[in-house]
Amino acid sequence: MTTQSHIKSTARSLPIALLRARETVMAPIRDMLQGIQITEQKWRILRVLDELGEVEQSTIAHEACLLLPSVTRILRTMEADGQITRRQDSDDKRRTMVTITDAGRSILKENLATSLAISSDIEAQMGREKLDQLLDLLEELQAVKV
Amino acid sequence: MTTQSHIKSTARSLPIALLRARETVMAPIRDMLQGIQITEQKWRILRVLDELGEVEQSTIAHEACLLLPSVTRILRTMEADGQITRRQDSDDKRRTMVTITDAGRSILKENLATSLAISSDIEAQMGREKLDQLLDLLEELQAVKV
DNA sequence: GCTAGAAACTAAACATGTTAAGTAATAAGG
DNA sequence: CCTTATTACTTAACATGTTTAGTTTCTAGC
Repeated sequence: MTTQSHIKSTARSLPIALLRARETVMAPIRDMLQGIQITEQKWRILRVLDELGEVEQSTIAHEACLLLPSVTRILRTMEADGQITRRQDSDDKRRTMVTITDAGRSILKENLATSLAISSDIEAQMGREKLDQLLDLLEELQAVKV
Repeated sequence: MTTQSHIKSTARSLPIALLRARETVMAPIRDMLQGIQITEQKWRILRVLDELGEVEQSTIAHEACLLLPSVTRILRTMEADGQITRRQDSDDKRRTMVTITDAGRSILKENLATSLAISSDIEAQMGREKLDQLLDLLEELQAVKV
């Protein structure tokens, strides 16, 4: 007898289901990003910066779902590539404030159509109602304290 | 005007919602695994091997949602640590067949109770019905072709 | 004001993710 | 048969994930 008869099978395992679902959703987005030499993480950072304006790195980490050490590293190359700028906050010198540049915004703008098309495609296949239901459930799951 | 007024905000973005939900679910599992010096990926591989018996590496990659190069690397250390064994298939010499060892099974067995407790906790907070609904929707999303 | 603690970030080490390229074995076509 | 394509896997290079430890700056309590 295998141990698995006691553990929930991977087929209905929540962590793996979430991972697989994400792979499905990300596949076309990765295709899009690969064409413009940018990673999924950088894409998320650009979107957060465009959405929130100038923010500190911790906020980026939280909003883009990254760890601070990753943010430090990624921003270093993004700054070198001219997609963002950084400056020390004068009130609290521990803080580094980050802003998106025009070059960064261009990347968003140039891929806006493709990005929307991918979302629409998924929505068309799943249905708006089910998609909203899924987002609600995911939000609820995030709120679970473990 | 920011670009974001055109793109769906990250707050209701499916990729990020999936990522955040996964972080929530994995947090306690990572805590459990850190105590026994094993990674999340190795845990998934052990579970797949326990569930399916002797399989080839491609199957592990597919079932555990990993890429083949990652599997190659991870199995190398798992073999060195005595958690799995590998042998070349005699019929098709391209294939490498992988088996879980007793030591590998022990890891599963020793963490079975904790693993179940975590699942139960999430189920208790979300409710069985909603959890099933979520798993159904995730399965449906995986089936979407993009 | 001083000091202990916390917060924001950085650095480093190791594991994994991801892509591209390469090898060996098999399958498919002609 | 023989060539070509495909499959299963490996290697390498670079990016990110993850943990631990360290630095600087701020905050709270005394």
